[in-house]
Amino acid sequence: MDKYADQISQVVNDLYGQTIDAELTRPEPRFGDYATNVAMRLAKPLNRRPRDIAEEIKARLDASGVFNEVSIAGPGFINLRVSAKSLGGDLNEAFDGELPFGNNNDGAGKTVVLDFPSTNMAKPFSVGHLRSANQGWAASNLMRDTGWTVITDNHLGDYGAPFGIWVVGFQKFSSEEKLAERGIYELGDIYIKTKAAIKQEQTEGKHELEDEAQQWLLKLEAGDPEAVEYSERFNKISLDHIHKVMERLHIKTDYELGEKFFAEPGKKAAHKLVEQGLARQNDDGSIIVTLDEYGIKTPILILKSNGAALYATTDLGTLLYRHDHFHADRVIYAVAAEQKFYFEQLFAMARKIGLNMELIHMWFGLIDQINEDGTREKMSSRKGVVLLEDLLNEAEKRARANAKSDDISDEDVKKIAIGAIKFTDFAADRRTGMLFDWRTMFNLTGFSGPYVQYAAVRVNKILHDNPNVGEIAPDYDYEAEKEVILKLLDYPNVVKQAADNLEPHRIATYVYELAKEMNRYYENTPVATADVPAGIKAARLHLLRQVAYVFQHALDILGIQIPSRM
RNA sequence: GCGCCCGUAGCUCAGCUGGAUUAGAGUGUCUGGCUUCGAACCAGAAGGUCGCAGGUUCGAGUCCUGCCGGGCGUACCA
Repeated sequence: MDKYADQISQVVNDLYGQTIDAELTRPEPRFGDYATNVAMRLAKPLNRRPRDIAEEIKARLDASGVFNEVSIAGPGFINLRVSAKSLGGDLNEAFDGELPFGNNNDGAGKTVVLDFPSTNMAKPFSVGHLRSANQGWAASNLMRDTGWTVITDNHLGDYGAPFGIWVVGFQKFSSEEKLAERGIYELGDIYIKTKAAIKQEQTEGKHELEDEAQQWLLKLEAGDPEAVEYSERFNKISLDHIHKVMERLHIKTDYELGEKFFAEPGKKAAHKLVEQGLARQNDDGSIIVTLDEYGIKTPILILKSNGAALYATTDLGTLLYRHDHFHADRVIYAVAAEQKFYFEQLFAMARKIGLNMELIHMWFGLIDQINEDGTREKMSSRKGVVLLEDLLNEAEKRARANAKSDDISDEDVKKIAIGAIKFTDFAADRRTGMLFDWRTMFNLTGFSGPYVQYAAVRVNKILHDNPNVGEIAPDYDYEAEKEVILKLLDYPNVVKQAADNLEPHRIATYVYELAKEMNRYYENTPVATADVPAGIKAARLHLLRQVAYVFQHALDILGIQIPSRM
């Protein structure tokens, strides 16, 4: 609690004239409710023994009468105990603040653009895009709750080679019937099959298919009606699929400005940088930006030798657009770790050309899969990726099978399935590689989404059955509720930490711990049974409302919905 | 070769930015608990020389150095 930390800082200032930012930690319950290490931190500057300093601080804190108990332990920790009742008062105060409980205003007046899930339109949604979707979505919610103006943009991979490959492959390997029947899955297969065929061709020294695909690209750029018709049809199929899957994930973005949108502006910008002397055109026509002054030896290539755009070209155009049109103060890219070096280059280039934005690559570890022999391996399209819709279907099947009764609605089953999958994504630090295992992917028990949902559902049920809180007994001591109250008081700081570090897993860890505390409480303390006196029942219901609020708030950040029953 | 990331219980992972003689969860194994608000729950047992070796200091899983092992990246793919 800031209140207590500030008080300690003030005491230190009074006693020693030292400005110190006292931080409170939560020690093991046997030591106290809160603890501070300021005495140890002051030992060196004051050249005194930490325990002596702690004694002096303790004397002041005792005199203040705020704490039930102040004790000194170990090398000089100061442990504090506060009465459950006054902690409950602190919690009410925090809930009565101007901002919703848990929110802060760190980003007030600033705009952030979030780039996710940056779907590749050539193939159906696979689990490969799941992390970007989840992490990006959670990050956008964290930014929103910390006062930022948030713009989300799905940077579609809709430019270049895939189109030509689609058309060639469609004519060679597919048919209208198949396309009508299988949609994006047919297009994805066509794409993979045709790329393999092109590769095969190359080993034989031929390039007929490749040339043909290239021809279609040129036709499209020239506005050839047949090419345009293909393009519009294929893109619609792909986009409809993307929308459908994202809707199932309960995730959406404000914009879908794809690579195609930024290709021409990007090319123009590349040439302009050459004129400005910021970029260099090689003899073969390609354009690079050197980054030696930023400690990066490999220059970034922003235009191909044949004058065509590549990744960096469209990203350059995108950066300029987000700067000029969105007036972004910050841009966050939720993209896998593989591209770390590329983003270092891109961000260095942005600085070099004078773009004054905070650029963050919110990277995450790769998804591994487990082989039959127990070894781990990176998931690759070569080995066969898991399609997201298959994953969702399987998760729903398992959630349904686990449901207590048959009258749980489909809506609720979906929320449970999605909750399980998403929570798994947030179970570990995003940088940790994720193991995709059909056996553990949709955990329904323990450290899992459904565990938290279950605790929330139980709380909501009690609140639903007891809509009126009533008059709270003024002398109620809240001892039974103390651990839950302490946990709730931690929440705003957890949100801040998660937002500052873009670490949504802190929210998942926290909400799990809250659920655990709540389940424990639920087990031991009746809230609204017949034998609970009205005044105490009111006190407990009031607290449960606060618990329910935090469950809702935290799960909302993670993009997890609470079912009505489960 | 160089750069970045990682190595914690059988397995999957946390570890509050250096803190407290028992390093935490889940899962798996074993034991107990549904006549009171929902057992997708709760209580308990067992399981670790935190990759190895040094160093920094009151104090290291956390910071530094060197090894060993793994992953990713290293300009015309995205």
